[in-house]
Amino acid sequence: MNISQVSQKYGISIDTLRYYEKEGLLPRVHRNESGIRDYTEQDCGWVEFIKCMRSAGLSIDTLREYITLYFKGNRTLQKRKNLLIAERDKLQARLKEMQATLERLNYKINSYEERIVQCEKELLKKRKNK
Amino acid sequence: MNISQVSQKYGISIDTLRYYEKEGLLPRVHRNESGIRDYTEQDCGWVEFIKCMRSAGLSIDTLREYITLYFKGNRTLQKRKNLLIAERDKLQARLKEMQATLERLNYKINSYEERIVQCEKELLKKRKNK
DNA sequence: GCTTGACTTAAAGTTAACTCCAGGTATTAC
DNA sequence: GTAATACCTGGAGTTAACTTTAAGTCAAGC
Repeated sequence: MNISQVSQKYGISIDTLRYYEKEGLLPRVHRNESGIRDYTEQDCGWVEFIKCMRSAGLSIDTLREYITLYFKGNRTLQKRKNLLIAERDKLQARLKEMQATLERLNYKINSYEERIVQCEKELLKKRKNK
Repeated sequence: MNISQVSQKYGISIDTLRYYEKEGLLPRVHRNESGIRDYTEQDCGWVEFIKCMRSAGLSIDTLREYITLYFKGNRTLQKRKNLLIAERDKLQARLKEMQATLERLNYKINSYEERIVQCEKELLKKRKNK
């Protein structure tokens, strides 16, 4: 799979894919003889993982750290687990906050609904009175 | 209430409070005779609203737009409602994505748990064999 | 009356995360 | 064989959202 196919498939721009690789968020992607990226299944797996974690708000730095640990092998299992737990906890906190804000928005939207209806009623009244 | 009290109360830096005001996210905050900010209840209400919405991911631009509409009065009710609906929908989508990622992280953490236990077992085995 | 500390402003600087650009190479289509 | 297209790299530029700085004002304590 070449870079534009991967870009299409995951909805990540070509530039961003190269940027992630340069920054060490992806292990160096497989190349063909002439140096052109040819993403393996595994490469794609990483892309998907990064995309998912980025969209949940994990930073480039955090992901680089995770992947660095990953490539150091089994002796970093505990560290990786701890990193994931820390990020999970942060994510959970963000989610809770956002959930509350979602409800607040819904409440506000309903209030607007009512106020708009009210305004229209008053408009009609005024017209009648003329 | 002066700026540092408001900063304390809402956990927003003094600089950020001034920045929000300059950017038109807050209506111009009340000042005393010598030009020093003296936040009214209402000012605080806006601060709290902005904090909440920012933490849910609404952009500075979007919030400025909302507040601008707000100060144009009743004739912008429908526009404001539409803006809130659009933001609510975006937020809902983000939430769903993040929820899925949270579950993925939990799953991954569990897998690590198991792998770590497994690794320890193998270590013990090796020690026994020596 | 002067020092200290908290406030003021406008403007410049920083950071994270991209995004674009210039100059070059490889493959395919004619 | 040359034109078009898709890729490559290193490095510069951009954007959103702050954050810092410089230069100044003001009230309180000594």
